[in-house]
Amino acid sequence: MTNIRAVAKKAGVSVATVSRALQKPEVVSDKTRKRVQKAAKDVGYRPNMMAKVFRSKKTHSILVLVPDMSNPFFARVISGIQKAAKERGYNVTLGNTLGNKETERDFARLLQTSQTDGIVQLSASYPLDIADNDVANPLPIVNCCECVTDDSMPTVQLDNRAAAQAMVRYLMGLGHNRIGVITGPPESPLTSGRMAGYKAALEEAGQVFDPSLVTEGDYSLSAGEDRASALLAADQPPTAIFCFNDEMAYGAMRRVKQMGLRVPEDISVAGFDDLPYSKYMEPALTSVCQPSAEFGPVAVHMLFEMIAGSLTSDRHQQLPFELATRSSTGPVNLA
Amino acid sequence: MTNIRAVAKKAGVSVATVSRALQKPEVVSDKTRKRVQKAAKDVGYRPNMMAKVFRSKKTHSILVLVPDMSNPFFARVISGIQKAAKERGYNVTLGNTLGNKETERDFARLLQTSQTDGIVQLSASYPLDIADNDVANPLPIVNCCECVTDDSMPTVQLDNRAAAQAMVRYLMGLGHNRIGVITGPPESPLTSGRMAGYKAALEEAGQVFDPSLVTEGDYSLSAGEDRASALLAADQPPTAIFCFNDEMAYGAMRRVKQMGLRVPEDISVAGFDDLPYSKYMEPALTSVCQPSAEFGPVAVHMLFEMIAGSLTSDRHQQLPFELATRSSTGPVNLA
DNA sequence: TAGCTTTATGAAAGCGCTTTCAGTTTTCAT
DNA sequence: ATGAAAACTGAAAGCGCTTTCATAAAGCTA
Repeated sequence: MTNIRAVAKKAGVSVATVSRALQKPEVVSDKTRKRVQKAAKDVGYRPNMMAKVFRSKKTHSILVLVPDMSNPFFARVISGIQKAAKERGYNVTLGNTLGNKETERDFARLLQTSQTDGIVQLSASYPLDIADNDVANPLPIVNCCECVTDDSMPTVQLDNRAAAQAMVRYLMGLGHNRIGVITGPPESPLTSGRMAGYKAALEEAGQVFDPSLVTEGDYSLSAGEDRASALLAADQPPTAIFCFNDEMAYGAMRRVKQMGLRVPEDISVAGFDDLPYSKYMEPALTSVCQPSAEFGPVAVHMLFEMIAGSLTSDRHQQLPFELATRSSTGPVNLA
Repeated sequence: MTNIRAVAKKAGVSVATVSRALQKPEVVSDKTRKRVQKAAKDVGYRPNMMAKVFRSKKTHSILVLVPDMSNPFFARVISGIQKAAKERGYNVTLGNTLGNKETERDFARLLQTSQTDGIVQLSASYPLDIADNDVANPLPIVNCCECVTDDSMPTVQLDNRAAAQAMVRYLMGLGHNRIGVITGPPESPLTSGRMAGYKAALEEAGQVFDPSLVTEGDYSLSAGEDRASALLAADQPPTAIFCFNDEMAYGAMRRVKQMGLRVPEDISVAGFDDLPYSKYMEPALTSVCQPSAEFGPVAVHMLFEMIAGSLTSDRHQQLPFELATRSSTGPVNLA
């Protein structure tokens, strides 16, 4: 183990000087700096970062808490987080919680045991005992993508309500009056946001909300299949199905076709997230496009502000969405 | 900051005793152990893990080096790694290299600066200067999924050659004699393994290898579209296209259909990886199914053996594949 | 009870580094 | 040439914890 002392010895200076020469070169004379650098190279010095971390109380790592990182949407967001973190010399630790609250808490405790400097949270709830969150001096935790509505953490999110509303408006514009929705778990604020948008669109069109058009999924491919069957088995089936994510939409489209119906002639299907695969579905899926690569950098920026001591950006930021209209949606077939 | 000293004071014992009571309870008397535990609780003691890490020289974290974590296949593998790591109390740091060799090296250096205990490498080459790898006492690095053929690291991988061969055999069984392939970058051993399988299948069927049926992709959706056009524009186009991953197959299918050809009646398409979406494509994609969730645990197991000092498992492990035959492949149409 | 081993505890060193403090050298204006 | 300020450097403390070593207490054996 070549440590700082070995370098000091080799260079014939004190360890303090070595430390300075390497950390803040400007306070050391040219001559000794050169000498130290050469000595460091000669002995193959690799600073023990853990000692440094220990000493300086900065781990230079942040934790990403995510319910399921194999979800492509999350994967992209994480990728953006990692990229932004790396640009500032931070590493990213993965906290794949599988939706388990206890696991989440375990991971989040890394913050309290000085193993991470901050947390980007990709699921909905505050990951620690809320009591631990001193309002005046909050733990550096930022929520990303999940529209938490209380003020427990700073957030960066899509305006899920407006996005859902836009999608429903668009479907109505195609003549659809009975629009089914496959939601996510109701406890997710993401679900409620999108649901609110759905209702708002109905209302502004003067339509009444029909609960039989709403069915609850879990954002999985199979839920899409399953819930689509349910919707279509109704007395008065919808003419369009709006799924709260793309994966459920894939499932729904598959089931619709299996039932002998055509997309979009008999029934339109729309999704949310605009995964890269959606364009390759048959028919190509209409979806709400989220700026998945942008969430990370924004969240990381906010997080660093908190780590530095004060969040000066807006506490709640919104990113823009776009409607990607493709061939899975079309004019209602009144036949 | 409630440190160990605070607990010691509260419990009226020495810091040594606190450390022992908490780390190896059996060497401390019942009475004092209880007292210390209570004191720790009372003062809200959170051990500073970084001090511990520093002292014990074990970070309890491993690094995953991956070229692109938003690739669903990798995402699943990483998810498995993380799960296996967590079971042993290890954290996973993300090293998304974007294929950049320099970035990869940067990350890998975390090993040399004691910031991580080991590396699971999901791309093909040894991530550090090979000179750093002392053969007698190798750095704890395990390769996963990418079939490195030299012996620079222990590996866990699929028999890519056999898998590709099986797929080509299957296509031949359907009567296809001109099977096009869309490969990955030739420098990837993964590509060469699969290519070898393709050639082996040709050979065993007594067919000659026709280079005009081979075109190079980069594992992206758009490459699939692009390369499919190229293959089909040939004088004697193939009757089946075998893509070296599913995403290129998605692209290829789309392009084939855009060109007015039917899958599989006019042309069969097959992929590799069996992403969860493949079943939902239209037609559902035939693919080589890799046990994506199993790579991680095996790799982590091997890595821990190396960290512990000696790899006793086989240095090169293979996982089984399966052919998932679906409706994107069918009998050759001789019309 | 003497003399031994075993068990429980504390004092203190030290992991590798940064940083304060004080001391030494250099610079520079006078 | 001189003194004050500036620039540089080294000694040493200390971050929070583990662990060795020594000591004290307790438990045994004969």
